[in-house]
Amino acid sequence: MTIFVGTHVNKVDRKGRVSVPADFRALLGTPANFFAFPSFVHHGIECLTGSIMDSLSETVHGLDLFSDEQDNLADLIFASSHTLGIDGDGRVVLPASLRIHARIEGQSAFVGKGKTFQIWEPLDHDQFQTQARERARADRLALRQRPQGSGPTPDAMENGT
Amino acid sequence: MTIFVGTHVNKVDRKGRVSVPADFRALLGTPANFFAFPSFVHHGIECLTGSIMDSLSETVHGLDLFSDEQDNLADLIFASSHTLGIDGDGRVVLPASLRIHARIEGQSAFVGKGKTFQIWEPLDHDQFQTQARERARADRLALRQRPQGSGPTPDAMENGT
DNA sequence: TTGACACCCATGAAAACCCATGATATCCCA
DNA sequence: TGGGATATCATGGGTTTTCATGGGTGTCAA
Repeated sequence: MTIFVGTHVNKVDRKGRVSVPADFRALLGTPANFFAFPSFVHHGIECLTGSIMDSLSETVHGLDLFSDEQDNLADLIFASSHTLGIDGDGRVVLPASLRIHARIEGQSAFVGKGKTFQIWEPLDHDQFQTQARERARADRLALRQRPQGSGPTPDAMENGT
Repeated sequence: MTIFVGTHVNKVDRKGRVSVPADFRALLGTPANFFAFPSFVHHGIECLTGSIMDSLSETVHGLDLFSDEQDNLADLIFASSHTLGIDGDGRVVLPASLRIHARIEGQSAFVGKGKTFQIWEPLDHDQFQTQARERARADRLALRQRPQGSGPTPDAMENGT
């Protein structure tokens, strides 16, 4: 497998630890860790592999050094990120700031997004997914009325199994 | 790990010492030290590794020797830089001029910026990040109205929609 | 002599590590 | 194909190590 798929709900214990789904762990290699930061647009936590984060840093540093644009972007992405290390039992500790952003308490949902994944409070994610499905349906209807219905149909949202 | 991430708030003791986050220390190698100078545009302190400082000096010396631009930049960066050495316990002493520039008193925030990092007074940085978020939101709207959103938008932000 | 600075050590809290257990899924062989 | 054996996985708890932080001591120079 090469991409993150599926939605896996796991418990968060009193130490703040959660098991990372075995499927996901297999994709993260060794040493197993990833980067996590609060989404700018919803209550999920964005999770990126090291290689994606590296290429992101290359992109950002390609901008003018000390420019406003570079400084802003770097702050939003890197300053709010956490390096989450997976322990010998396949778990990570969710830092308090991320847990608060995502309103996570007893449970968390690991949501595959292809090359990345997200962590949600399960009910929040259900709600988000329902809305996404409604939006997708509306978009499809709009697309069907065009001469060519070959637009970017949002099939990626269907993998929440 | 290869990049500086996260925001770590540490205490500044009465001797002016601060612990450099362990994550950051690991990236700085041995002997552990880095270069620090006041930002031109805000109240943060720019911190660069030796190798980044080297490449920066290459860039600056690529400009016309004795030009105003070269003279200004060299002064801003090199003349105001300090070499901060990390002691055996992982701490540095913040020079008074830097502390004054950043208005740092009891606490300081080490802010990961990818290949570099910054040191801030924690509340100042919170404010900066909030503004950065607002600017990013405005820029996103601007980008969406272009024919192709081909700017350097970090795609990680997009998949939550 | 008095700061400034580099070392050295002590300590409490938090994170990483180790082991145990029950449940589920997978495999294997009759 | 059924059912027992085995492996995988999520989860709980205890223990050790790391880390941030406070304070002390010695050294060098103004």
